[in-house]
Amino acid sequence: MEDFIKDLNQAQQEAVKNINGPSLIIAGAGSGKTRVLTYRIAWLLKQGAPASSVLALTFTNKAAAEMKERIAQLIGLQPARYLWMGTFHSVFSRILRFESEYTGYPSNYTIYDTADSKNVIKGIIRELLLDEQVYKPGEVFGRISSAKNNLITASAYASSTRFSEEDKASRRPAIADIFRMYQARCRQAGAMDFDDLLLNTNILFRDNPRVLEKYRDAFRYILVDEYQDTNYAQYLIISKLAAKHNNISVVGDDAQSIYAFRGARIENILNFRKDYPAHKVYKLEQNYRSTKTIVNAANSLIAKNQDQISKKVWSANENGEKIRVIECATDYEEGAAVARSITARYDLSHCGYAGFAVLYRTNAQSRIFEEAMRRQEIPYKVFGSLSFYQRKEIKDLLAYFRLIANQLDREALYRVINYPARGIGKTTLDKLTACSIEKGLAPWDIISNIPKYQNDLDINRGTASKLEAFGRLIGGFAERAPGEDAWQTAMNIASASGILKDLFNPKSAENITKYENIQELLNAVKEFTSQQTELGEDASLGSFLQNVSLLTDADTEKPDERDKVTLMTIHSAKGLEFPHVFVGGLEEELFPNRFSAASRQELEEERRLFYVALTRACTTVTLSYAQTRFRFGVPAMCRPSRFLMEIDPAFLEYSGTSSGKEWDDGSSRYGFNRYSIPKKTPSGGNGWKSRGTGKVPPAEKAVSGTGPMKPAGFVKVRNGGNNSMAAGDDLAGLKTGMLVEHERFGKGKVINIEGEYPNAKATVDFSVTGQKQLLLKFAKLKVISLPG
DNA sequence: CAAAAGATGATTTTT
DNA sequence: TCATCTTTTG
Repeated sequence: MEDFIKDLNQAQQEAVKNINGPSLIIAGAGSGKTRVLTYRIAWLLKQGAPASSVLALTFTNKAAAEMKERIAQLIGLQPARYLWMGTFHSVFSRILRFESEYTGYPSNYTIYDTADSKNVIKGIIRELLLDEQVYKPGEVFGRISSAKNNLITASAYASSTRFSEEDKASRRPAIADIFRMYQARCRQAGAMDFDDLLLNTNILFRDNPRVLEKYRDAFRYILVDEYQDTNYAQYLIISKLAAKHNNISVVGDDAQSIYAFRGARIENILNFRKDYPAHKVYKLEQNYRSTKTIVNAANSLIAKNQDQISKKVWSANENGEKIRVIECATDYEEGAAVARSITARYDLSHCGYAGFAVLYRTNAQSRIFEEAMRRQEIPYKVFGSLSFYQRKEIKDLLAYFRLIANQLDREALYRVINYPARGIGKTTLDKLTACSIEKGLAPWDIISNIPKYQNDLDINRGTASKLEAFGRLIGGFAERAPGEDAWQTAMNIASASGILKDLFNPKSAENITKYENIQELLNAVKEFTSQQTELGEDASLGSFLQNVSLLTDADTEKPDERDKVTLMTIHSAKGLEFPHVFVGGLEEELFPNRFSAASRQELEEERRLFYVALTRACTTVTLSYAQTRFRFGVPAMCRPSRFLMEIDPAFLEYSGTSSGKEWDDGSSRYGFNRYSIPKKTPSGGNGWKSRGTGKVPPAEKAVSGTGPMKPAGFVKVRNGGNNSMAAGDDLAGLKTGMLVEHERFGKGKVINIEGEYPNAKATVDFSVTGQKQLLLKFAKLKVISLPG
């Protein structure tokens, strides 16, 4: 126990043990970075530093949680609990709540997510009667966001020549006004967006020297993970806090900086040595993760970048296989080839499917891989699809929670005021909005005092009483909430609002999933409540919200019971490792992406991204590219990525495409068709519409490719589902007694069939919704099992 | 006021 | 292609 430090190599030990003064820890890929961070914190505590004097900042909640757990293992749970450890946003949101008397925001302020922010901006754009084509909410938000990340407030923005020039050039001179109004609206709603959390922390420290002094004293030791990904706002917070004790240690790898596009400044890490002249540098260069081949190949690639800190990452592992490069005729075949390679390797290696990852540059590429996996019956999971917290039903219930915690939260109010439907329609809401703008009041102020404003609103008695009823519902919960725990309030609102009732009525299969999701959220509330109660900490709904609004899907992800191949973007693969890594779509325009090849800096970021992809692998890397790829439904020619030529060819092994025919003749015919109809069908054409997905049912195979047909029957199973279930989608052979699944109605049993395929009509008894008659031609049915 | 049809526009993403 | 948002329609 005492010599846990012996687990570390020489360089790691030095980085851990030097606790005084600034230190820059350059941690090459796979060099045990997290390990050094956790040991360093453990070491600090062993040396007698109180846990509460340590501030450790990470980029994701997941990283923070993992680190906390590992520290607890080293030195025990109790001290670990009192560490100031978390993401920038979570740590400083806490401080902002605590110091609310200095911020001008209430301590129960809401955190607006990106969707909320865009919605507010959209409202302002409409209100100002601006053209939404010119002022796209997303773009406007992007500009405001990057201004705030550079600590430029709305008024600074308005008076800056640079920004007004830029906005004039893009014919959007009103952005400064939108910015100002946006900030005012957020403030009125008692809400901060993610960027505000950092901006307001800076303002708090700038305007209140005594507050800054307090935290400077408190945080005697500061550690920052992923320092290469800090933005200016984060950089400045850290410098201010570290200015007194100067015990700041930052960990990162400039070669893995891949977030410049959202404001990260790689120069933060490059300039650390200038910022802290008394610094020490520690380089962790031994890679424990990958084979020599992979490490050296990655080195040869990254050598093409100008901006970097020199280091020599090396591996003592075995040489390993060369990196395979697969050329394919089409994107479709690329998917198939990757899936085949996975199967081939699966039988040889003993790491299971979970040992494989397929990485790509853009989410759009996932579909083609998903399809190939499904077709070849390889279990898989896709990351980065709709996250739990972005699901409609979850956002709805959370909006109720938010509204109870903070009635001024306008976005939450508008979200749920008519969900479940209570007869408060668009007209009423428009009137409410207009009135609130005219009077300068928050919508809630009006709702909570309807008799006073009924005339101004110009609404009838019925509508007025509906609004009043809603106001009483929320108001009542808000009053009671402080005396209850989160679980009580959450359960009561879920049922009193009518959400549970609305979803429990099983109108469709979708509702069942939604109901289950709501249950899952409620379970999370319950778990939170009992945990907090046990620890003797705040178990209110407000407290739950503060925790949950900074969470993302990555943090919620439950360990998947089944052994599956991982499909994800390279960005989301950062920090992970897999024995076998496949990187798809190595084509010019796609990777490097055509939007990112304009400047040298951008191109270098793309190259770092590729570096990250390569260094995720422990044992093998397989790269692939297609000569033709469907883009927005149109086939486009592709050239191999320049990055392929940038890797020292000594580490590569090319293998051409296979014909793609031996694995599924039906599909290759389909593939042929897909790529041979680029000519526009003249009007009144045959109406053949490729769904671009799924197998062609055998019934169609017999027919000539030009006939008037619709590929019927294929249900998209996102998220892997149960892949082994893809028994067949052969509706031509559908018989009485078979079990089928419908996208909306769920599972059911065929009880009768009339007519001949493809015009057959089936009567299906769905377990949830009862009997339905369906035309096989149109119903998207999937056959689950044969009779028996 | 809800469902259906049309229009649009589309890197990467954490908080 | 496909998801999302807006407009149209019952």
